[in-house]
Amino acid sequence: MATPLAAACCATVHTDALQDCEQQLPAAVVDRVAATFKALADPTRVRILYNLSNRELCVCDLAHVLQMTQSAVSHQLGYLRALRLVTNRREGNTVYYRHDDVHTLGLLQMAIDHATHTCPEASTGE
Amino acid sequence: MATPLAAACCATVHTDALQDCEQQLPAAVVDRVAATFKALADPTRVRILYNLSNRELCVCDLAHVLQMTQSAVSHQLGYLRALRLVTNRREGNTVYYRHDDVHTLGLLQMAIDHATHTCPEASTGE
DNA sequence: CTCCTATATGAACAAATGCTCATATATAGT
DNA sequence: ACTATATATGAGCATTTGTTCATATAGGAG
Repeated sequence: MATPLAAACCATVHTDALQDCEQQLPAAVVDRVAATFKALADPTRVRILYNLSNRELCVCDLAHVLQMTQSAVSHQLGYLRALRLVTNRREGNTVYYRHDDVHTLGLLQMAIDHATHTCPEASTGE
Repeated sequence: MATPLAAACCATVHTDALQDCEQQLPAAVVDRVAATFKALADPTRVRILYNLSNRELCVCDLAHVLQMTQSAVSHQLGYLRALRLVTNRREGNTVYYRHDDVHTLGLLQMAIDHATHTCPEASTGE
């Protein structure tokens, strides 16, 4: 079960365990997965995507709903846009954003559902 | 459609859009969701949880598989343990870790599946 | 053209993150 | 008791992150 082997930290390694771990994820996949979750790993971005899941919103509306600076919201929208999680549409002076990634939105709603059913306050808005 | 209103950034707000956004997520839910995703938002933690999804592993094995320092791995395991995403079991000198959160693991595998099917290299190990 | 409004963006800065290094703790063996 | 091994953890540090502030860009109205 435990065999001596040259290892990164200690002398004894479980070879059967390592055999099960021979099939590792490609680094590209790992990085992509981590980047996906990183996009959802911030309260502001969670709230932005949550609000965009209902309907299209302009930057001003989002800033008003989130009670945040236009600049802060715009920076985060730029971040989400670079990851192709949202798209924008310009109409005159205002720019409307909508979500553009069903998969990421699925992960978000999955986590929201679970957190809502686990949290003490389940359905209270705001 | 667009009505003048005291807003966070600009004078014009779409009141019908804001009505749709009246029902906001509780702050506790938002923070919990963001914290959940933050746990998965790092390549090292993704790889740790991925390897623990197959079988139980000790810190040494993980360090060997990930080619990382025992200290680095242990720090991340402590982080995951604090979030109750993994549990540990001591057997003599070695401590075995296993995953302990079906929900988070579901999110992870969902993202891995999607990333794998999207990435150029689909099934190549390592 | 000029002025105003809505959005985007660069610089700066405080806070958080992930690692390394050194050391502490825990268990086993002698 | 002492030593060795496996793991945990605090301090330090470089990098990243999320915001603010100031400013740039883009379009509409006059």
